[in-house]
Amino acid sequence: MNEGWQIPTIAVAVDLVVLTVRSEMLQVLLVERGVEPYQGRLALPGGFLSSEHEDIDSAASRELSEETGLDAGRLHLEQLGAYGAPDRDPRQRVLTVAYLAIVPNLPEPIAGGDARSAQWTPVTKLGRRRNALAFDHSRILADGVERARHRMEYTTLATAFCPAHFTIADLRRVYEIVWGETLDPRNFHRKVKGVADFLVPTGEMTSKHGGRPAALFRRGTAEILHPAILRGGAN
Amino acid sequence: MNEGWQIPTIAVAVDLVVLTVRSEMLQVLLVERGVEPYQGRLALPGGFLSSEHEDIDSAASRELSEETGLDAGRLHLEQLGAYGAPDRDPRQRVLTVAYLAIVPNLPEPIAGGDARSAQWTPVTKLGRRRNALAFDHSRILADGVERARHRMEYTTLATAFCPAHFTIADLRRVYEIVWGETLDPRNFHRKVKGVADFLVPTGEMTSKHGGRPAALFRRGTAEILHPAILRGGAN
DNA sequence: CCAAAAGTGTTCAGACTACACCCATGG
DNA sequence: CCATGGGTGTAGTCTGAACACTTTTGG
Repeated sequence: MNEGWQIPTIAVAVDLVVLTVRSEMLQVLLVERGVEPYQGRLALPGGFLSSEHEDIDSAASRELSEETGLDAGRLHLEQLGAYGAPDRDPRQRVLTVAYLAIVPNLPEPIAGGDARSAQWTPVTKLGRRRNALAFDHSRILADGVERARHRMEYTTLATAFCPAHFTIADLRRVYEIVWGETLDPRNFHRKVKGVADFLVPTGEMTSKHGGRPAALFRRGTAEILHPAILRGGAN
Repeated sequence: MNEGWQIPTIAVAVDLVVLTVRSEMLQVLLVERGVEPYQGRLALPGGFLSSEHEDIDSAASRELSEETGLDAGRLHLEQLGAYGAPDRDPRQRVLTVAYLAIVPNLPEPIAGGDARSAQWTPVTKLGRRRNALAFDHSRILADGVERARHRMEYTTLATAFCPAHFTIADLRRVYEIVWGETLDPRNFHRKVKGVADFLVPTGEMTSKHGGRPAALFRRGTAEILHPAILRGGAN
């Protein structure tokens, strides 16, 4: 490190891939850009650090709260990585640190903190077009979705999509929708109940649907799934 | 994004977790710091972006070439993530993007590009002490090691530790040393030969050791292991 | 011939799949 | 009483762990 020369400094931003399951689809929270560049285009929510001293994790947590109106401390939030191509922002050099957030199905309107209108958009609607979103956000979104799909195989991440109390069928639908596969309800049921500390029965029952009432569960203390629930080849 | 205010800019660095297997141990490339802060302490190799316009991936690749003297294009190099705690560098705010590099056992001296003396150090020697390295580099190293261990389960990353031609026993020793487990040689042999496009026989044989000569292989085109080689419970 | 390492075959236990079957509700 | 979804049982198959055994070298 030749400390004698001038160290270049660049702007640092934080962007969020906020995923949820709504209307039987995997959806992502997007905002419409109000200013150039990419004015009018959809983009991931995010922003620059609010001060020279703000921690990047804190900035992500703050943005998540602002956009969803929820307490970020209770939601799943993990870093995806840094995206630092020199030309990714035409104005000036901006390095962004992307985060993946998983939230349960929210009441409906997001009611963002600032004027931007945040909206849920099905991931499949965006297709695989590389320029569906502003900047390199299509790439970041793809990385986030793949991370979520992968994590669900061997961690309890899927429960982050569910409300506090949920049925095993709810959990299975999360897997099916995020993975885009159908799973055998019977085998899935047995499998998740066999994983220690994954699900804790609340004792309550649902009565909504036309069938037999289902038992309600809440997340257990487990973080790692043993054995894993693997994609490809129905479970 | 309220673009009307002053956007804070901060210095961006790149740090490398360069791992190899030497002398039957997992070792990491470290440099001794010549200047404050942490003068005389061991740290991960790395440095600031060389210019305002250098890509972060290119910067990592450049640092790797400088430190190892090898063509980074042939080595495994992947991003670990961004580390941006505001107080991680006492001088000024520095956000670092950490990269994981896996290299085969090198001839011996590293012969770094600049004056710093790079040296291989067994990861176990550093223990789990949080302050064995300068800055937050102990944490970054731990994350890098865990990433490497995890990737070896379901990708062909282990071959990156091996020279161009290697035996199945060489590959198994990589797994054993990185994971700190012993694997059954017979089952391991059958398992890796069963994965399509993982290993390509060269037709050559070794004759070094006291036992039966082993066939030599080189990496195949596969990147993903199907089925995976899982830790915990001997294979 | 013996030690050592490579490589193959076989057995047993546990996990996954597929599907038959029963349970509990609403209409 | 039938449709719908929840939940359990079970047989066949597949995978992985353990280990006996053969092969091929060096000393």
